[in-house]
Amino acid sequence: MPRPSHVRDAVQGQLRGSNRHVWTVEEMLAELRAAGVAADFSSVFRSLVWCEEQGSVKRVDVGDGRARFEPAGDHHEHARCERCGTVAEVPGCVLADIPERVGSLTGFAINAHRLVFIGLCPDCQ
Amino acid sequence: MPRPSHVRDAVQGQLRGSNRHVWTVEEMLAELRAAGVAADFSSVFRSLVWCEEQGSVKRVDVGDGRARFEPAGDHHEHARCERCGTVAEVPGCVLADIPERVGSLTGFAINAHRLVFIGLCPDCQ
DNA sequence: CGAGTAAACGCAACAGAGTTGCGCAAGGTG
DNA sequence: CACCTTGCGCAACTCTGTTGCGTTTACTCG
Repeated sequence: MPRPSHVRDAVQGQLRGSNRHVWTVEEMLAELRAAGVAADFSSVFRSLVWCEEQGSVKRVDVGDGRARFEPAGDHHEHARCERCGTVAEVPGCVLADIPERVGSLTGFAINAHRLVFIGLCPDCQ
Repeated sequence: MPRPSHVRDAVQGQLRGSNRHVWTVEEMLAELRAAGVAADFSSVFRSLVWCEEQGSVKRVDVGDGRARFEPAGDHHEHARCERCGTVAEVPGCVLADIPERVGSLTGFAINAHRLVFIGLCPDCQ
């Protein structure tokens, strides 16, 4: 039985309560500290990995070399601003029947995909 | 005027002549050495970056944390085998009009995308 | 033909992000 | 109350990619 963990609790609180939908470890750490929670990078990282293993969090790679985490939920794609790095959520799966077509083109058995759109966010345009 | 560079020449020869279409630096290095070319990791890396700057090579990120390089050509997507790491090319752009739809959903001005399908290659199925 | 200059190369060091080992602290349990 | 396990912070380590530097080597200009 897990013992109380103020770091993990705070991480889960952020995941649940914030209006942000993706976090790097650094971002999560900064928000926790802004909320008065004392925490270390590695503890936040381990909490996020723990949540990932529980299935409540998914790891997202938008191709900028930093790991991001988001609450698990409906599958969706992401758009990353190439100027400021903001990551927006693209609701719904825009790919529809494409994986089957890709499968028949390549012989691969496709079971996942990673799609990130790159451009300029509204603020950076 | 560039001086003769046996490493760069060999790299370009591989890019042109091999039936492989994406290389990590390690893979390129291994093939060069198998072909009897003496070269160092950093020299191969610099040659690939040089080709990238010339526009003859594009850098590809398939989300496994390793940089790959491919000869520049028609835009296409990639499929990566999650077991053995093989990367296959998906000919053509399967996305068609999706970027505009994404733009209107998110407000982003989309000018690129990164799409990788993940699954099992024919050998690994 | 020789001196000078700039490019190419290999070696090794550095950088950034993620990951892990370890010792201490602290909550739960018998 | 003693013990045991887990959480935490610190620091070290990994893995790629990247870069600095000294040496070699090929051009070029006198």
